[in-house]
Amino acid sequence: MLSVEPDFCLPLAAGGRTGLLLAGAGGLLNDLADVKLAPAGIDGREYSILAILKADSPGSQLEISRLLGKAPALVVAAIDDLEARGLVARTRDPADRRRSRVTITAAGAKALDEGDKLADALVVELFPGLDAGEIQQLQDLLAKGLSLGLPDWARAS
Amino acid sequence: MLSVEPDFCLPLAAGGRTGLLLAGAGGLLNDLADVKLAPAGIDGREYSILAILKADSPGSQLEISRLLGKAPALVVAAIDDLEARGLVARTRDPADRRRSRVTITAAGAKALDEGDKLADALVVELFPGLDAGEIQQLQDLLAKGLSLGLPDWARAS
DNA sequence: TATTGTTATACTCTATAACTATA
DNA sequence: TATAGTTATAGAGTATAACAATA
Repeated sequence: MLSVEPDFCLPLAAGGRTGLLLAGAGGLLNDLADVKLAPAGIDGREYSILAILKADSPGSQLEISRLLGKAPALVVAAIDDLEARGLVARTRDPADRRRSRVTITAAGAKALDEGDKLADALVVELFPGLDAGEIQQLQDLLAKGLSLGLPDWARAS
Repeated sequence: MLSVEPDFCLPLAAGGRTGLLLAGAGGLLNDLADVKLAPAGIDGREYSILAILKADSPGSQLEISRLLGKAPALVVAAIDDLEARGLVARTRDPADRRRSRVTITAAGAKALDEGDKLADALVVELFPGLDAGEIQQLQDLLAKGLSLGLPDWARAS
């Protein structure tokens, strides 16, 4: 009898170690994201940025940088790319002309929607041993356990 | 009333997106691992390698490289370091003198034990919203869902 | 000729540090 | 003087590819 070999796997050592399991799953996800999201026309980082624009309403690019946990220079370059492709728009904040308000365009929202579908499919593919209900359980535990959103003291204005 | 601000957080955008939650949690874990494991005298990658040596009984360095998902050159350098510090030992496989059998020493096993405790503490710290039972639930879901261990066709000999 | 381990090289990614403008 | 954004540089980390030894 022919058994289907798993495409992605983690060492047995991860079995009893929550840290290795999480870091491993996250690493696999990051490695695969760029390829799997390609049909949506965005890479993993751009997907994260679009999602942040929609859900977190950041008041400046610096705030995006903090939410993303990456250096500002990186975000600037990424937003440059997204803007050139019409997925986001930059407008100066009239109240403080140093700040760039970044907003998601209709094209950007469409790319984000496609990205969401592809990302969900990737998660399903990564967890061959879980059914839909268990994946939902996993998501609920993560969302409940982690601190989401920037603390007020780190928010612009 | 003074509230304790969370040390680590993810964008709100991650809330309804399992992929972003997992990638984010894994990323935070990877970023923090080196600092948090320092008291055990090892970094994140060395912790992974020691755990693999104990649990997966790899037959060659190439097999470690596959389990780790990193290039062989990287593993060679890491094992060099670990060997110089007495945490692992290298012996040539008499049956096939091309292969290096890498084994964990007593000192290595001790470092791994300390690393396990520190890694568990880090996970608890990362999930301020979960109690011990919920963290166990999270571990069970991950372990059940992911494919663990190398497929036979990828194993040495 | 194929495989393991090793070494050396090149490249990608990221952070750091200046610099400009606004406040 | 401090902050947002931007640009330019340098360093770390990684993969790729060449090499040596064994099969």
